[in-house]
Amino acid sequence: MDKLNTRIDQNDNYQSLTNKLRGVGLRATRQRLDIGSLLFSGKNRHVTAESLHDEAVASGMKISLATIYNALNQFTDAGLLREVLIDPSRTYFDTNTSSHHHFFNIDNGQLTDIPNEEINLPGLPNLPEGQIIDGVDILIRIKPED
Amino acid sequence: MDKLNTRIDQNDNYQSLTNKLRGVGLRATRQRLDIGSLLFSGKNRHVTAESLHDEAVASGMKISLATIYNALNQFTDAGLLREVLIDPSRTYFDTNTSSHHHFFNIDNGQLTDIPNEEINLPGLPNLPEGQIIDGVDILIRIKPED
DNA sequence: ATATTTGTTTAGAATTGTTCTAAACTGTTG
DNA sequence: CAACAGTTTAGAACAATTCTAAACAAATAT
Repeated sequence: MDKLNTRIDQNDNYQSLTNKLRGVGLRATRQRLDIGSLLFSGKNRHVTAESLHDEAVASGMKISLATIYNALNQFTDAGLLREVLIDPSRTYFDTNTSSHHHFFNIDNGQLTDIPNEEINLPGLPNLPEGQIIDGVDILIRIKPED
Repeated sequence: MDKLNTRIDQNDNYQSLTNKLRGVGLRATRQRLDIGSLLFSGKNRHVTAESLHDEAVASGMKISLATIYNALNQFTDAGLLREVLIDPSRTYFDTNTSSHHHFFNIDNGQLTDIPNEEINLPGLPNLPEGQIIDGVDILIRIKPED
């Protein structure tokens, strides 16, 4: 029963995922659907290529690390993901593509979203001549009280 | 004349650099003084290990890339430099260690400081329970108007 | 001054995250 | 269902950074 249910849910997911992928001009391959099912399953997530690969392997998906890298970059180019600057030694991807910022816990490496309305930046600085804003990243590094 | 002058200036620099290094518990080696003379010569700078190594080599200093990496990390640990999050594929160091933020021109890769008083963040978000702020990084990505 | 200790530098190897290559494979279209 | 174009993959390649351990230099004690 459980097995059947899972299969049905997965088909549902894969149906809308297929649309999502086609909508941005990507073929709905098995691998991209698998990755998509991990990433876009409701709640927002922060992943690295490696963390996602581990997860995929753990849940029995057959997919290479190179494909994960490809997919994450393609999804990002297509606007389905956003790249987040946290740690120069690893690239993080955020499923939440709306304008928002991050708490980064330097103690345990955990990354959490700051809802956009919880931060306001009323005094935007004077931009250099002839330049416009492409995006704003605010990273607040936090740690345990003592 | 020029040669002599340069030598005197350099000695002056190296004298105060020596104090600076000793002040943070580092031996004033020739390599660290050379690196320091490039970094702390008045105006604030943004460098990568590689850019600094190129510059050192270009100005005739004999110093290995590994030493540049060591020194940049030691200087950062000692609070003489600040690490800046810009591009996950390269680590940038900023000689301006005071609280401030950055413009990053995505068109040409140029990084400029935003003076602290030009940005204000009055509505700091509610921090997670038991956590305190370690630091705040604001990066404003900019590009040419059209 | 000199010897001894401890910290530093370095070449080169190693590591790590990421991208590339080219051959096999699979969606998609006609 | 044939043909094409896009995709996946293993493994090689690459780039940034760190490690290793031997040579070297600054500090300290003699």
